Amino acid sequence: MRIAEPTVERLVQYHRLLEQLSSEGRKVVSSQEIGQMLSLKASQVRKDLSYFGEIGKRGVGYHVDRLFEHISGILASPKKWPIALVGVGRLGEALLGHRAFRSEKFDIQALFDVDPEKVGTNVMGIPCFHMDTAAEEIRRLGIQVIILTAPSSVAQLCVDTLTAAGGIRGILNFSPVSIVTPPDVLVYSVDISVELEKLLFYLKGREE
Amino acid sequence: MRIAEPTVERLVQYHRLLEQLSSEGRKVVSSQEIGQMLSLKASQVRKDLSYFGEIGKRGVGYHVDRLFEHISGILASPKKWPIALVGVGRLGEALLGHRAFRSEKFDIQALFDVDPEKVGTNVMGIPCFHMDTAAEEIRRLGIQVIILTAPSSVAQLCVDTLTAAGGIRGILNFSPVSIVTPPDVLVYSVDISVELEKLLFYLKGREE
DNA sequence: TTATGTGAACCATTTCACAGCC
DNA sequence: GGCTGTGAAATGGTTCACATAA
Repeated sequence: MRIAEPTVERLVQYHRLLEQLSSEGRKVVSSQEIGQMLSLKASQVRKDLSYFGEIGKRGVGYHVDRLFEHISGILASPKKWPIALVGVGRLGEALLGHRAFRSEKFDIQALFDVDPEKVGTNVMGIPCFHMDTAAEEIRRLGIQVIILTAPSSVAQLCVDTLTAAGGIRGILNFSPVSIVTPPDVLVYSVDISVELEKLLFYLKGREE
Repeated sequence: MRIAEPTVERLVQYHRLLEQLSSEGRKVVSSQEIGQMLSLKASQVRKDLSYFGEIGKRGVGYHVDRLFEHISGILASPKKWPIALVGVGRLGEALLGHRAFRSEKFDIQALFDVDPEKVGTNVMGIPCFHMDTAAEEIRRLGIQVIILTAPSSVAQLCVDTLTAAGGIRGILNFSPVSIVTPPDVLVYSVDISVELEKLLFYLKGREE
């Protein structure tokens, strides 16, 4: 069964929350409590969790550690994905150092940039190569996923170069532009300023 | 009329695209072309744009500069929102330096952190204060919006302190945790790692 | 003839309401 | 009695299809 995107997103949230609850020694939690902590309806939580079999106990709730392991299994990766990050600017470096980007599911093996100050050095322990050599490095390392933090002006150019190398399966795009890829490349985007635009738009509406 | 969130998100995209098209000297564009460039259906583009009156010309398309100004008006802010950024780590600094965070719509007037290396200095020209003095600074400067880039572990604590100061209308949360606020505070979140999780989840599904 | 604007149909997601089990 | 699991209903958003205007 195809799992809807909003559901996957919430599964990640449940996973994080359960990790925290578990570390606090919590044993059991109800859909209502989860909902309160994540600002979701209890029925939403139950429906999400029910897609993967009956994991809760009626009249009791969900066993924290058991549910955590269960969701771990759903979100688990069959392998460690080989990733490259393209564009080692402030944002790229911030991501490299971010706790959320340390994971068992992937391994950032290469960085690409055009800045001579960075090419040839290691950043956070990862070697930085010149964009001109990206295609061969991608093939050599078997890179399958790209984190794109290059400036908007060159984002599409980078994507064209990288996908032409072959083997790229997915791109996580941080540039505030929409990029075009071959249909077999999955793209997800994080637009760091569009949420601020939305916030201000709806705040304006509240001011009257 | 209430405008749906996905529509506001796309309006921001149209706005960016039109700015670019205008700078390239483009005069007219059709819903079909806009759709192609942003990976949207033409009908979606037309519906979005029609919410705000008839702005296109039947048989012709949309006049680029006119549509750009039109959307500018829709997204316009009645004032420059006074903002503070909380948590001057790598991510916070990356945002401060990001082009997308320079805008007519707001003004980042204060930074808050607990690091003695940062408190009392200016970062990107903005003064950094200690979190302990946040409440008084927020009241003094009339801060209404918070960009939260503090570590997850203290995110909720920060939110409680900040909202208690009064006057806070909205929070843009970059911590990968869900935060709880009084109902009059609007919260939007940018989760920099959840999109990567989704990407890997669906890539796994494609591998078979 | 071409491309917009829009009601209606469609599809996806959320919420309800209650049966089922602990 | 309490809380999950789940069809059914409601809601929200997208796409279609065509009337309408340049």
